[in-house]
Amino acid sequence: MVKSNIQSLTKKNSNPFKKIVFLFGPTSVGKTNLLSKLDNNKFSVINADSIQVYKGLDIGSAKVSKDVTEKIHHYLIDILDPREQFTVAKFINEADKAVIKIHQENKIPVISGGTAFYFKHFLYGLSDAPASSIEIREKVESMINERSLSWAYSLLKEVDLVTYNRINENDKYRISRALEVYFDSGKPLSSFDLPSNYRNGIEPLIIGLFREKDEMERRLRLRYSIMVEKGLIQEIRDLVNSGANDEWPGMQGIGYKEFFIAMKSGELTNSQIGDLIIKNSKQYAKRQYTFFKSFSDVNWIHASKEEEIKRMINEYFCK
RNA sequence: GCCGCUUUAGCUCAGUUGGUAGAGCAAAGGACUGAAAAUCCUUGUGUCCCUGGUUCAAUUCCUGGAGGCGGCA
Repeated sequence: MVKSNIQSLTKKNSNPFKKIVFLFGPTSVGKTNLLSKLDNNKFSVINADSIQVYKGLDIGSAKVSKDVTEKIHHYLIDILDPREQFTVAKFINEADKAVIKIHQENKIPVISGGTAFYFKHFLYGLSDAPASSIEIREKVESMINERSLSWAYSLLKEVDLVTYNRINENDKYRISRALEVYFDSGKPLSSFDLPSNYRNGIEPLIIGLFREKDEMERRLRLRYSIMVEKGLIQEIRDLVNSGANDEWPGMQGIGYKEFFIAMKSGELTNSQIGDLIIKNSKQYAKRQYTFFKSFSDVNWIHASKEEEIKRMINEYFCK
């Protein structure tokens, strides 16, 4: 009865179960340590990190280690070659499949990561706007390069005033996407409404992990030196030898792109690269928090309160 | 010891022909409609090294001093 009700609410990728744990936290806040302590008979993890999905990006992305994934099953790790583009849409699709599978095993999925964009759209779903199309995007981009960004921005004003007003004139990324949608569908992006309720009747437990800034910096510093010990430089070398360049989607990750910057400019010492990585990570963490703070229903909790977090998750399981 | 250059925001440095100053980066805050570890927006921050002098007015010109860099000895 309950099951059919929920199914009638869903459009696609029906998800007959409501319980999903969302564990959000920036890199180095201490998620992995927590996950390793979850009961494998009750939970499985779905990775919500846009870089850890890539094969071969292990050290720089601070990917969960083999001994943790052996303790508790992780979905959406190592599913894509770093030269391929992962997207939110793929994330939702793959995560939905994993959620169904985990629920069938009578477990609860724990969606864990730092990509707030993925969390948001997993919770609410995407609009009906056309999917991103690399061909059209490239067409739009070459138009912008030929004419100018301000030309594209005023074109947007003509075809989609609502989006024009929402987007800044310098935001090439979003201007491109808005025009891409218009060229693809003939309709303005703003005509596609974003859903405002959770998909599939999800009743989530949303946990936001945080730590103080100076503590985060300390952890990031330590983490970088551990990465170097583990062979980060060799990992980069292997990637470059296999043809990696800064155009590869996986290479935009912090901990990778800095090495390409260093190669281009020359003259950056490893410790300067480390400082850059730490700085970029801090700024990224700030952006992650800002985004996640706009979510409703978040239970914010200091990452050091392990017992409390475990209790929350276990109570949710039993509820 | 002598000569030259230099000292301005947390950092690197502009600048004011005399009317108490501004860029980049950092920092803080924010946004987020299929690339999101991406992309973008907003906001300060000052004994202008110290000391006297000239002047209505000195961060700016002059004297003396201190620190830094370079050259000559």
